[in-house]
Amino acid sequence: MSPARPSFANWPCSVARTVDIIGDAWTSLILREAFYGSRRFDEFQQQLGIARNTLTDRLRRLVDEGLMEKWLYESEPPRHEYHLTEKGHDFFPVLAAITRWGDRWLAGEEGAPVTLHHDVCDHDAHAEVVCSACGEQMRSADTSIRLGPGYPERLKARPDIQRRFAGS
Amino acid sequence: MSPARPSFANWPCSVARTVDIIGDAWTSLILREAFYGSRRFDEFQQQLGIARNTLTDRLRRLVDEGLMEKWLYESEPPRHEYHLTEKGHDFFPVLAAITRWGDRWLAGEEGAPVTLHHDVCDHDAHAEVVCSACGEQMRSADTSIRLGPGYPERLKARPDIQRRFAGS
DNA sequence: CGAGCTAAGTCTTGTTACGCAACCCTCCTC
DNA sequence: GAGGAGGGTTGCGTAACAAGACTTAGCTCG
Repeated sequence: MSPARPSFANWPCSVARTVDIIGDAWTSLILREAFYGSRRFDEFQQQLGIARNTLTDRLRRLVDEGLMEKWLYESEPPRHEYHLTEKGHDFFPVLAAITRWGDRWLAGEEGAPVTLHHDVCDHDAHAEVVCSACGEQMRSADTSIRLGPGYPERLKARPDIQRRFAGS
Repeated sequence: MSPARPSFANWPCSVARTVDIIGDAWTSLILREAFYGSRRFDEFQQQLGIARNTLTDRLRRLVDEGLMEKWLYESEPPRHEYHLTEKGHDFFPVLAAITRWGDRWLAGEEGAPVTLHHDVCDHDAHAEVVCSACGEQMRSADTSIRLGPGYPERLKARPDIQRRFAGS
């Protein structure tokens, strides 16, 4: 009937909406490659070992969603480069947070395979996720959720929703 | 021949290793639900509208990977609750970073559907990803990558790898 | 002048992962 | 003894995915 996963794009949840775009195995890795400096189709393909048709599909989606732009750098024959947009560049903190989690929980005794260097302060460092108000680390235990301005009116009355946001 | 996506679990990259676990549409949403307080199978199922067999599969994977634990809270008949482990709780910053990106780039004019409240400082706030050394925001343009202690020796000699890490 | 190479895909084919709905089992309550 | 909650499993169909061959168009080497 509808074997394809339903779209999350209109859910009242930024996690769902984001996952709707990057919620597959390859897309995050393509973005990582882009942050590493890859620009060309074959470069992505060789570095990741992704099937070419899958790469075509993912790049098209990233372009459609505005995270990347396709630049023509030569017209006869047409040759393209894929560049991150501002929206795409702004995804870096997410990958940095993922890297931090993976370094901590999935690296063996050898330690992290790759480390980050913050050029501004010239230190090897890792990403930390902090509260924008006080700068302290944001942990789940210290954080609660509240209804935002964009929450749909018609859902607010539902008892399960009420319960969910009761902690305000 | 091998239509299934290859495993990223042994790639020398924490993003790849993490995506190997959570790199599908549902897993991140299940974790979000867990942070919202869901514990039971039917609770996850109803809140997300996920197919039951898919949920079974994802919960099993999360348990196998150590992000959740299955607790027996009643033995006749057996009833279970799924609880986040420390490893699972530590994933919250990733979801907070994703939420921040989604709030900024995917919310309409109405604004974010859900806002975070940091109970420690008692402010509505959002997540910020900062450098662990200097506390400044971590942007892709200010950050470079270096070989970490866990990077496999045999790969270091490859010219494409050398080029990738040349910026140190 | 033809062979081969590069870039960026497209096409074909086959398998598998995923979603849906229906069903199952056990205990509990009315 | 009917119905409901809890926690799944089974069967079925579709669509996502991977592999690899093919395409087009120009350039280069001999």
